[in-house]
Amino acid sequence: MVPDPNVYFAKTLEKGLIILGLFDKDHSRRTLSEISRLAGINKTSTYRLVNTLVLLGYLSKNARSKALRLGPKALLFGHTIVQGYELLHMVKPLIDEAHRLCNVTIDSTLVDGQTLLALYRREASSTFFFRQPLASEDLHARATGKAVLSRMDQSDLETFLAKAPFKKFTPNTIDQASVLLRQIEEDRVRGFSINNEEYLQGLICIGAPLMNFQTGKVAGAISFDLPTNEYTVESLISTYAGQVTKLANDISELVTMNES
Amino acid sequence: MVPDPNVYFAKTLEKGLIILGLFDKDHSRRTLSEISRLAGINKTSTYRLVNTLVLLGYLSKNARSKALRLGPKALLFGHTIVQGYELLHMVKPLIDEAHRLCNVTIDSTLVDGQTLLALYRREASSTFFFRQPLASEDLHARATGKAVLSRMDQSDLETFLAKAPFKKFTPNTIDQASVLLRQIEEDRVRGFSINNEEYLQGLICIGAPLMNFQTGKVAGAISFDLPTNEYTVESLISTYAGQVTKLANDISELVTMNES
DNA sequence: TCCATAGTTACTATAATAGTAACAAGGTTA
DNA sequence: TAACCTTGTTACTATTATAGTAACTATGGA
Repeated sequence: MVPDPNVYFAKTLEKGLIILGLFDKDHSRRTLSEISRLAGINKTSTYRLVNTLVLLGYLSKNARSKALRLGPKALLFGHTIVQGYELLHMVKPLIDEAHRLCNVTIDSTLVDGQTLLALYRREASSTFFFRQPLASEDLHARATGKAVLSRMDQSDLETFLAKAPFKKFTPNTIDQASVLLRQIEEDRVRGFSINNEEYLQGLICIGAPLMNFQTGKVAGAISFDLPTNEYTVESLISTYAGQVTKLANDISELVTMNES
Repeated sequence: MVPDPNVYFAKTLEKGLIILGLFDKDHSRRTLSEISRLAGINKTSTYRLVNTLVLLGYLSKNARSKALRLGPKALLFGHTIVQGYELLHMVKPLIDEAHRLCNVTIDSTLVDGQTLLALYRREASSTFFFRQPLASEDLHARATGKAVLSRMDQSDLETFLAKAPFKKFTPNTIDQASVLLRQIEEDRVRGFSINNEEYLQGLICIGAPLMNFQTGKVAGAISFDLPTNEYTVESLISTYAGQVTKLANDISELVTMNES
């Protein structure tokens, strides 16, 4: 018999996590009212939750302005959690090794619903820095995104297309479903995807999907990112296609093992 | 009037965070009973909390074995929180720049009570990898630790000495309070500390404290880490003492600004 | 097959939370 | 300066959620 779904769900915990998650790169300081409004929690309850987080050290409150920000405990907590993600430690040595051999920036992402989550990234010292998103729904504009789409099942793909805003990042960004579909069909066949300055000017990438071999479902993707002044689409493919797909295959085995 | 301290504290949230924090690098999989035992929460409550985390995606449960591990949401959450730590973004460019100029591994830590918390670390590609702790109480054996101790106030220092186990990592590790005290007194005067293979064989470090200039309290420390086959204590000091203290000073200004 | 252990569900007294309302503290505008 | 916001804090309960006991199921070893 299935129990009342409310009995084994702690709403207070959910709310607390929502509040903590409100602090990110672009919002390192927040006020109580702001939190209350954004989280949709009444002011007193927000006060209690925030107060709890302050007492525990996850948040710190400026005595005068009352402004809230993440505390040292949150920093440790975040680090600990990321390090506790098992797959990260399985994937890291493979990517590090490939990075050493190829000296390119390598990015790995996991798919969670319609979202790409950053898993591990190793930057080539030469590559210029760009701000990489931790979570992205712009699958149409990234090599990893297109790699994932190329192995998505029909229904998920339709869901994606129905909601996809096709946000335009550069002149090269694909903004039509028909073009995208044609491309990912090609990617599916050849096993890798290309991002030719579609996300950021000057950046050309080659991606390959990560598969769970047991379930046959796509689990994420990796990409090699390079500067356009050193590579063309053709030279990128001839140089790296073999290595990306090889690495993706190796990582896929880990993913499969990990998820079973 | 001060309110009943229990009224504005959400215990459920505290427990949920304790549970999430149980997953770290060395414990990526846990069972319900294990969690219940470690967190000191009765089994049914643990079940409710864990179930909540599973439903929210912070944990994932293996359908067969029931083993729990962190879910994708937790990875994103951890990343988001770390990135949301304001000081990190203020400190990062300074350390990156110093790293570029000196081509050394630079480590930065914050002090939280008697514990050093990893803030940001930039590795020189040449340095051999060693597993850096996210949180450490072994202040006696690290350059950053001794830098912090050299600026701690008397009472905190006594607290530290009273509890310090003086764990021995290498033959060089200081294991006597008297030796440590003499050294940090010297460090206080000259403004930097040295770790001569006291934590790890083959690793020599020079550290400097981070101060909050407004309160006069020590806020953390930085260190430059180098291989012993390239440096002696003398050459390390003559090459880097100026630069570590300079960088520590610059970062201290940020810390001061940030904490006011 | 039996036993031990881990996980799940039912149940309910008790404790915790939600939400209203009132108040205090700053800051802003007139 | 006064009036008026807005934000944060506290008091007060009705209501709800949680803790904890106990029973049950599932699973994997002896």
